[in-house]
Amino acid sequence: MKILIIEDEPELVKSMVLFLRQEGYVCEVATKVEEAIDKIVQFEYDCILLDISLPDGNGLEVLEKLKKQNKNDGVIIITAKNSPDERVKGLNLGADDYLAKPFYLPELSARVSAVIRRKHFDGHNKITFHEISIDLQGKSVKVNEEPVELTRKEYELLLFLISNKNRVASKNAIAEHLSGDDAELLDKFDFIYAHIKNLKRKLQEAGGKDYITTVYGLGYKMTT
Amino acid sequence: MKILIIEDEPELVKSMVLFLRQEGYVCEVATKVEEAIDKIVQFEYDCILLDISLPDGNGLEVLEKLKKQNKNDGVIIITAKNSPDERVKGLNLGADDYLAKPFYLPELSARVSAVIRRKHFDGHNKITFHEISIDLQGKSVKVNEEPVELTRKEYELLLFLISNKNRVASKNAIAEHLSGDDAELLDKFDFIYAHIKNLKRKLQEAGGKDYITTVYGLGYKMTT
DNA sequence: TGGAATTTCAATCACTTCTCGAAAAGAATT
DNA sequence: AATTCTTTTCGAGAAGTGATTGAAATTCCA
Repeated sequence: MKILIIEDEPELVKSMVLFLRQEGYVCEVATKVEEAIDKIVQFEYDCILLDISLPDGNGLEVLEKLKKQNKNDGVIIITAKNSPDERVKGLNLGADDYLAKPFYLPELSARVSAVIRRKHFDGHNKITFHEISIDLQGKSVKVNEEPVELTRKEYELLLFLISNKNRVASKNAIAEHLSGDDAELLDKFDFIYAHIKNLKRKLQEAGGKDYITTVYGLGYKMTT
Repeated sequence: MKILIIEDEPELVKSMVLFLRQEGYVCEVATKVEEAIDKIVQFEYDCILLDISLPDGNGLEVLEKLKKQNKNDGVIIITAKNSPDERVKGLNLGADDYLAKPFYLPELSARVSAVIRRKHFDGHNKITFHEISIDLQGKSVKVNEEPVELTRKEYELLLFLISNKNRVASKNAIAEHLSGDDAELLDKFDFIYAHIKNLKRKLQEAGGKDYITTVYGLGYKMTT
């Protein structure tokens, strides 16, 4: 699950990333409106944490843009301005939740998880795909009821492929999704090969089938 | 043992938390329906104290949600509305007990302990997990009938892990659970390593097995 | 205050992730 | 069908991050 943090206070960002990462999320950061818009236009996030007061403008612009694009990433507005006015504005613009600074990190994490759950899974906490079932709460994967041990990256990769099932996920998209902010990685999407390989192997060992098909020259796909 | 208090009167909440904490419970608070639902979906509690009249809706929604999720946390409904009507509704929805405001704190505590007892142990006061058995009354632990001396933190940790069995408990979550309200636990979940280590060692010395598995990068888990 | 419990710290160890090169497989061109 | 070029696979190992451990420092309580 991937989160975009739009916030300019470095210390706060740092602690948020640390905490959320610990909970198993992949985090990306934008510190300016412009940067944020670039990212939301280009990519898709499971949850966006949006600070309203940013150095180069009002965070709500990002939210507007998002809605104009018909993206339905879950949005949690975060701001020190706890005036009802801002709150209403945000929620009217389609934000999913609202959190006032300063906040307690576990509180944030709980809301993130709630938003993601609501957006993606209608109250179910499990995703299934053929014999594969993913418990999003427990962050565990089973094939034919047998647990399969996946690393964090493998888990994220599987989640990404399944949520793009029947579509080809380009290596670029995968790299972008897996690598958070590590810009250097993006060019060299070599490392994906390794993860794909291992994921394929583990799933195959457990289920007998090769669930992931390579689309030559394009990327990878999981077909229903 | 962890209790979720769903109640919006700050004074009342404060006194409940104080009292129950004294009795050895770990308390968490939600003041709104939405917040409460987020919490019950995500975590598991041994007992839920549920006020019916909440600022953003009816507390019974929480109970419905709980039952829909097939969770069997013990629920005690607490409300000023002592009408038979609400009482029946709540109990029909599967609440375990009912308490009218204003109440006497020891009375509350007695009911909590009764609910927990019923829920976990059908009259007995024990939790078991493989060869481990925990006597909640005496706060003592045995492995293969042999007593194991645990410190308070170790005891709470074990309880926490067991009540989240088959799920990964992140270090964040553990830190939060063990340290109550200390907000600044960011970089400081170091101490968990120590407790985990000691708990593992003690259990292993007693039972021969390593009951606690580390999930690299995420946390710890006890698997049935 | 004294002893136990808890937390911090630093060194070491383990696992994951990334890199790289060589080899295999897939398309394209002749 | 053979050749060539591109893309993918695979394995080995380096780099980076997280986990473990023992000991020391601190805090807590009786």
